[in-house]
Amino acid sequence: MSRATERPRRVEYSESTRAALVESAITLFTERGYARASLDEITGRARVTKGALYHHFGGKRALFEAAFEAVEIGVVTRLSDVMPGENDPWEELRAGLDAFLRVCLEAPFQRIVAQEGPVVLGYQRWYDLGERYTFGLVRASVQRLVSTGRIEGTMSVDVLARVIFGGLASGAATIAGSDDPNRTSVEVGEALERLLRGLRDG
Amino acid sequence: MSRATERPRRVEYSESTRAALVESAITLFTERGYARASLDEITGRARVTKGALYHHFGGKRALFEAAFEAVEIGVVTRLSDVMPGENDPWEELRAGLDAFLRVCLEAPFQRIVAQEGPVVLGYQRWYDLGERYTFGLVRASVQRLVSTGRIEGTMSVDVLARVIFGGLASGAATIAGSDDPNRTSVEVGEALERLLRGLRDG
DNA sequence: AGCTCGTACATACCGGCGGTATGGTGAAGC
DNA sequence: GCTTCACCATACCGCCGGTATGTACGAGCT
Repeated sequence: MSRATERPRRVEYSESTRAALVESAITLFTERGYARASLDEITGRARVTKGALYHHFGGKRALFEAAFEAVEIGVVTRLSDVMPGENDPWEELRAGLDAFLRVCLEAPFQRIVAQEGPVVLGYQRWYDLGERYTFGLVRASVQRLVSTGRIEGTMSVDVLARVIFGGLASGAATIAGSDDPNRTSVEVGEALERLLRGLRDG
Repeated sequence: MSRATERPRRVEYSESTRAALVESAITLFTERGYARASLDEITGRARVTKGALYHHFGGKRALFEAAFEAVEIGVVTRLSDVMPGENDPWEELRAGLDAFLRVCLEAPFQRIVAQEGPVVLGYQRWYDLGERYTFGLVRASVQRLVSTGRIEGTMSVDVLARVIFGGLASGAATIAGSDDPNRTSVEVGEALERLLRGLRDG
């Protein structure tokens, strides 16, 4: 099925093999989902065998987690650029929102992070990992709003951030499932802005 | 593995068998998730074999869909009771919110409908099914707010409902994953109310 | 130079599970 | 009493995740 006869990958060094596996995993998990993407297919695309996979990773779940983190890191890097954390919190939230909606148009984030993440990794693991990446940004942003007194009353920052993040994710899914993603993206942005406005004082 | 020696279920009529399969599926899908719940286990619990399953359903996916619908119907029935659609839209939305948060404390809805639904059935199928059940209620509720002029400006009702539903679902997941569900349930309710308040006029 | 040893894979194989093909059984209808 | 069909059991297949084992190869020591 998946021989590596012609020019084996091993000659190109170990890190490259690991990276190729992660990249192949991202592609196939995105295309067919976790369950329908077989390891033979993933390793075959990376021009290795299961031996290489189980040398670098603990199993299919661990490979998914590596793919998950790779996608998240890419997203967080881009989002951090437009949210330096020095300007007006509301302005940055809005800038981050725009950038996030663009990210939501990309299939890997939609499928691996938002949709299958909590199911494959388990909710708790997904929660813990997300804390360090995209959700962490949302949470930090909300935290700054609260700590600078822009949101009246006392409220659990974590829970509020969770609910907002859910709205974002659902908006992401709506965009991804739409037959006119660009138009829907604008509509989602409007809806989210209206909802967030309710948090302001007075 | 899963014999049905002692008092075969068949004598109790076909509909009972089908119902037993659905109930068993709900239980095991909730406990272990879709992937880790085997058909032998599900049929064994219902005191039948795979022959019965594949007579009543097209396969594992179809069985999951039946379980999905069974859970949704139960939830919608209860939610409809507190939302007769005759009182003030904002009042009903709030009443529906309370009822929904209680539903979110129940594992079957959390796991089968909110979490694994979109993954197992595919997002499009999940979207179409949800239209007829829980999400349909949210959508109708938002629709009434807009058509009675309680929300200013023009906005896509469907998208807005989607985003709100995402917030609800995320709140559901947060509650389910919390170590103190009752307390978290209150916090989620507060956060959602604050967000929804932003939709009001003036 | 030769030997050892750990890394970095490939190969072969197993068990479980979803799905299918086939057989059996009892009630209903002609 | 014969057929027919719904209803289900049994047996079996193929795929896939996981494991066990073998092997090429460079580093380091002697």
